Amino acid sequence: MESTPSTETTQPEPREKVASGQVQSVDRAIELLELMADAGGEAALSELAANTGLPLPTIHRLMRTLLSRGYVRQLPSRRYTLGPRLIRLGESAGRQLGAGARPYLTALAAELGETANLAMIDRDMAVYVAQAASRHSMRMFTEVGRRVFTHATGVGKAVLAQLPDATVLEIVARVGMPAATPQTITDPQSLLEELAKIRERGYAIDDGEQEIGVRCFAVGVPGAPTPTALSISGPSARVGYDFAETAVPVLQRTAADLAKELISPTG
Amino acid sequence: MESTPSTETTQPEPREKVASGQVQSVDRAIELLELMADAGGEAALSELAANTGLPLPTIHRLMRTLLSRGYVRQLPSRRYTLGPRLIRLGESAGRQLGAGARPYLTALAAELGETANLAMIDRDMAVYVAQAASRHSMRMFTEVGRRVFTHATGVGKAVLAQLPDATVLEIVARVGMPAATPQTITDPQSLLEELAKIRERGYAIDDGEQEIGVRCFAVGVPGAPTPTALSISGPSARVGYDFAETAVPVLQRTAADLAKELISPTG
DNA sequence: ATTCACACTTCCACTTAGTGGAAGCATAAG
DNA sequence: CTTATGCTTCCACTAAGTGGAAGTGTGAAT
Repeated sequence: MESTPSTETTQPEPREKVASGQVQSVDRAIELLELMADAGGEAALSELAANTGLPLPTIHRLMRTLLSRGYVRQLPSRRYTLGPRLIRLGESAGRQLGAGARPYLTALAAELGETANLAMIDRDMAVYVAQAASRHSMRMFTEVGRRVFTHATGVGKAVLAQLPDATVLEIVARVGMPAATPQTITDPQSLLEELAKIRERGYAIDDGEQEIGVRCFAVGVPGAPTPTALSISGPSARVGYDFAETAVPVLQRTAADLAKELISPTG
Repeated sequence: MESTPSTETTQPEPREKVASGQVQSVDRAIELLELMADAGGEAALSELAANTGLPLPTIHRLMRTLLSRGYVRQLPSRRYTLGPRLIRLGESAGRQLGAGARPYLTALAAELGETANLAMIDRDMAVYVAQAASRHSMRMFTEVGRRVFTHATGVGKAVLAQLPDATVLEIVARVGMPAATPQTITDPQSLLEELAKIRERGYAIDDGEQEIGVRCFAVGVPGAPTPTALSISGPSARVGYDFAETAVPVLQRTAADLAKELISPTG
């Protein structure tokens, strides 16, 4: 940790250091992959160098390792793109996350007659990891794998409600709070108040905040390894506030069952 | 593998070494991710140790790094699963691979009236990276992201035809040649002969080798960064051998256009 | 056609960052 | 409560990784 000679007033350049007990080169490799994803899946070596501040040879060596494993490809122009092997990995991850959940969502959708969704937080956004459409759903309002802002969705707010306020503020500071509809909460203070209400009443409401005409009730999945939430959503016409009275207890029961499943998966 | 005691004659323990100029710890981290994917997305630390032969502390340190980046999660049981961050990465990779291709596939499907597919090799299997369904296709015979054996599909054989025979033999040695239908080629020698024919005539035929009643014509995409193939497929009733006369030139022209696109993507 | 400039790749001496044996903790089983 | 099992931390050693400098290829400009 701090082998500081101390006498030197300035700390010896902490920079953006990797937390101790971790592997620097692996962390750097991951940073490169993330950068490429941010850049739309493609980047030149020198661009990566500019964005990381790492010397070219270091990046080149890391990229060669990723290349040999199929995690990146190299175009004849020498630019790099994310490689095909990542598809499999991502699918496996998605399957893993949604695996045990699907039966619960299907049962939930069948019982309540509306679409059930499971989402978890990934750094600053919520990702849908599983879904069961209701029989009479005209169209999907979302798909597995889609990422949504936390402040503007039922699952998002239900997830945030499980986090300390400080963490919530960090998240919205990083990604902002764009309005998806006129109903979207767009300032941090209102969001914190809303989260307090959610914690009190035990469930979140999204009333056209993500998409006009779509209402959604969501609850947290307690004790999930990654903060996770379960929701039921549908057109406001069918999904009224009286619907919540039926839906919320079922949601909460299912969330509790899901929690057990997620903690010790059937395998 | 073979930890031969032998005499001093053996080379000084090359073991399964990482090719020089690469980063050991990154390679190991990737190996861990791949192992987890193989194991269905979940594994205990000790299982990983057993499968890699690496000491526990080493694995633990690598996993901690992956954990802090969201590439793995840890269950309360302390077992590890692939993490949500991989979903995004996989999607970005898939989008990247299929991005420029979709317009070409759509045009192809429109012109020929059957489903167009683009697949590339990922180590031992072919992965579908883009697809355009024909208007009157009743159902999908495949989906983007699906992995198929190379020896039993049109795209697979068209990809193999771009590789040296030695590489082809390595692949089938690793994954075998299971029969999907009675038509599937199931021995290496016949496969090599088939590939020779494909190289000569310039396109591959899959006549019910993957699924009974489905015929498919496929061509390689020359000069793609990763060996890639383009195919058109449909029910044998509609996709006859006379159809090939129309389809193959169009396929080849599209493959050439695609090659340019893949080499210098539209930013 | 030849030169220049830029970007990627290879080389190699230095040393930091990674390694792994051994000890320390939890948690689950007996 | 005791033992067993499996995860986590510690730390001295050194192999593995790093990055400055030199080399190579590619594409643009003259």
